[in-house]
Amino acid sequence: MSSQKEDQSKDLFLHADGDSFFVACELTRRPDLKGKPVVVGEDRGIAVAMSPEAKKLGVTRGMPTFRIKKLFPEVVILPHHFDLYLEISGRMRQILSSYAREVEEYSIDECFARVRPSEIKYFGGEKNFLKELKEEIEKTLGVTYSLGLARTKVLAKQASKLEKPGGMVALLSREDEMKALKATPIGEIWGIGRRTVPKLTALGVGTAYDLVRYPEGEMAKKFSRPVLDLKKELSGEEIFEVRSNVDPRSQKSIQATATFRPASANPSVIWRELARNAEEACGHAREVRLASNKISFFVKSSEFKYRYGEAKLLFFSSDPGAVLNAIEPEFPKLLRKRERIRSTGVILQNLLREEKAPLDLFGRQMEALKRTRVEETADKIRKKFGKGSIGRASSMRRKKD
DNA sequence: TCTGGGGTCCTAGGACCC
DNA sequence: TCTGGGGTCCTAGGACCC
Repeated sequence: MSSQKEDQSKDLFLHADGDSFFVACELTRRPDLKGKPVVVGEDRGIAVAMSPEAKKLGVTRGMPTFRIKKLFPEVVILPHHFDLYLEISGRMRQILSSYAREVEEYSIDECFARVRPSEIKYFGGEKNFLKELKEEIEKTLGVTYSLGLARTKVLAKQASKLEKPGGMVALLSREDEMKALKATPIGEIWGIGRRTVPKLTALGVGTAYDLVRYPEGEMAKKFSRPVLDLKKELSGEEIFEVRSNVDPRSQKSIQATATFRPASANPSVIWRELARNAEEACGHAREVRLASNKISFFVKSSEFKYRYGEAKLLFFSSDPGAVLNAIEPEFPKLLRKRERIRSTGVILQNLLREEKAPLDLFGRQMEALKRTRVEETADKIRKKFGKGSIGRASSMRRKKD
């Protein structure tokens, strides 16, 4: 066992992570802003992505934009252009698919892939492989990605982080792996969050290396599957698969949430916001032709306390009217006197493809579909004349209070 | 940090059945 | 019922992610 020879026949895992992705995409349209401190998030009121120059100034993720403006007036703050990000992200995966066997769209700015050793050999080794891939992405798209190549998904994910931005890290020898694990604090491992860090620290586990070295049996007594899986992955054991070709219609939930200002304790204001959430979520569901029969919704107080409610539908629907009817009796239970609410949300769960939605005995399904058609008409009107032009009465009733 | 929005997976425990 | 053991399904909620 001592001279573990690296298995030449096994696929490797690649992780690609867009560098300051949203900002980088914006710069493809605004080359004049290159080298300047730029932040995306104008429309959300917080910094969602920062250019390296903005980070250097001290802008952090989540910082309110009003504060950025006050502290760093030289920062350029831009709104989102999601269509642009989606397009660049899609083209990135297309490029990657000519280098890799399977490609997983993990998020808008990250993907995983499986790479054949023969492919790497073809490029003359992992260094060249990564370099060619990186250059093609950069040349074609005008944005940069950090790349990580390793024996497992989690190792690849850690590898891409090591030299970000613009990183190209292959963690292939055991020595390199160990060095990387020792340099990785436990909290920086993908999948170890705020709650788990203190538990591990209490055991004297401070780095990824400590985690790998900790006796498995002891670990299993104190932690459950997610942590144990991570330990294995970091040790080089393949647990997580690359999930390519995931059907977007197999989505489990659709949610729409929004923060409003000022926060309000007025039930009709809060209800109006929920109605908008319901319309948004249902609109999205109709676009992908999914329907739900289980709705959860929440209010979030100005103290950031969440309160959830739940309602069942007797049939599958994507009609905001049906959703709101179901929610209505539960709604008052979430409210507390004088508690001010800053945001609300509606989550459609238990999604089913519209064409598979069962007809119920009383034909309510048909009723729902008919109403869906009414909503579709409304969707078209909105598309044509803008979002505010039509809505349910409940969300149109602005300015009553 | 006066702090946005959209997701997934895992687990414990209860309901129900044989 | 002063009752054993085992299985499945569902739900609430925790934890984590970008």
